[in-house]
Amino acid sequence: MLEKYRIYENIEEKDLKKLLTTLQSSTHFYKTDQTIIYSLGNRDIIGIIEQGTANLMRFDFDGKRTIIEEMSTGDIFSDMFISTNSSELSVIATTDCKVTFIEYNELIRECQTNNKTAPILLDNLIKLISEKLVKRNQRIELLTKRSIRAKLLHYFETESKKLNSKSFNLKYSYTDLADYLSVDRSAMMREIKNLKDDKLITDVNKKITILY
Amino acid sequence: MLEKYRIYENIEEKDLKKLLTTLQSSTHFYKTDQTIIYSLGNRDIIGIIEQGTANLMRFDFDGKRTIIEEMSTGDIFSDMFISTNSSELSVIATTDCKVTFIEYNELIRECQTNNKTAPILLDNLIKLISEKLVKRNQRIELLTKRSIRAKLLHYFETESKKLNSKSFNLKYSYTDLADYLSVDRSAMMREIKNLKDDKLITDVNKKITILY
DNA sequence: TTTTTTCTGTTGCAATTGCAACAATTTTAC
DNA sequence: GTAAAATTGTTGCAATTGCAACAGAAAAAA
Repeated sequence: MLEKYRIYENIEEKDLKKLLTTLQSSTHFYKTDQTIIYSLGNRDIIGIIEQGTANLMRFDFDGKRTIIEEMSTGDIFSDMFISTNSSELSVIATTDCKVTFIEYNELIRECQTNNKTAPILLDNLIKLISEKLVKRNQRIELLTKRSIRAKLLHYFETESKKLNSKSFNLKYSYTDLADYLSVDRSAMMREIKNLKDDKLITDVNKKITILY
Repeated sequence: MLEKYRIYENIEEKDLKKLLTTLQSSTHFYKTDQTIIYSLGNRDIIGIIEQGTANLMRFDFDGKRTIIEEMSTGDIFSDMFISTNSSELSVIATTDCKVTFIEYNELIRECQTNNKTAPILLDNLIKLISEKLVKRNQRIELLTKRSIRAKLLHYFETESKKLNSKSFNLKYSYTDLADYLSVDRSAMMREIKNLKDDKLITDVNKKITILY
């Protein structure tokens, strides 16, 4: 039943089930657009997305929203990774979701009790967090680009590299892409037109092709 | 001799020494402005700053540099947290540094061998990485501000909150601050003047005071 | 199916920003 | 202590960007 997601890599199913029980894990279901409330006052709880997709989003006081991170099956999130005092960060289901929560402190404790499975889960956990850090660095790299054009090109090149193809389908709506790049939507549309006019890209129905 | 930095929290000195030996740790010294080469081909090595300060920096192809992260005694860095294929990220000593390197894989292995100390170090490690993630989120929040004015105010407010005081000394030169905010320096200087003219801040010799 | 909502595409205009260039000052290096 | 390098402070100007405001298309809801 339980699949071998990244977070469960190298763990036997029966060991996993036993460990999840020990860690007092609980599973919850969320509908699309529902806010996943993963913190119930006590901290150091880790959410594992067993099924579905969710976004880590920030809502500014002035109503602006920004997608901080897109997550899918096998990803994790935690209030450990989220500032206590900064502006509102929420994890919001973008499709129906199944989420398992585990107690971080229990996981550490298990590592000290000669449990062979717990360190593997911890290893996977660290690798996933590290990966998040890498992604944030890349996001910062994107955001430090000084013009909309540079941001768009960087984004397109990154997507292109990821798929190892000059063509790819935009996974965002233009509205969301503008949010992601943190620029004005209309200015971004204008710049996309410029890129097309300059024959640097084509954009047919959200299928972008890099022409250089 | 070894102090109880964050990464060594809750670990007895003799246990720590034993663990560091087991983990095949090595210590190196770096002079100010020297690049700390922490990856020697093999990956999954973690650097612990025992003494001094260092910056994680990115150098763009076009010569622009950005400070990604400032680190000081007790901080950690690793190629695990740095993308393999993105642009050049380097850790550069900003004062003379003493750095201890440990093998991550050895640390995980030790957790599986009934070693009581290793899981504590791992716990501290995770907490430090999580903290980095939180900082990156805050950096992203800063960078998503749409104007130089908003970036400056956000930065000033953050520094102010950190010290719990309306006044604080800028720890950056204006040149570096512009890099950090990822804006043009002269435009930033102009905006600082505007903020002063609008009586939102005073700026006496890099001592900023928020007036609202 | 029809209505409502969201998204796309566009434009004029004003404000902001980056760029270039320079002098003055401060800091660092020799 | 002097020379060299880096930082600060400033400005005009051109380019970029955000904002506001639409109309049409597409998607979602009723």
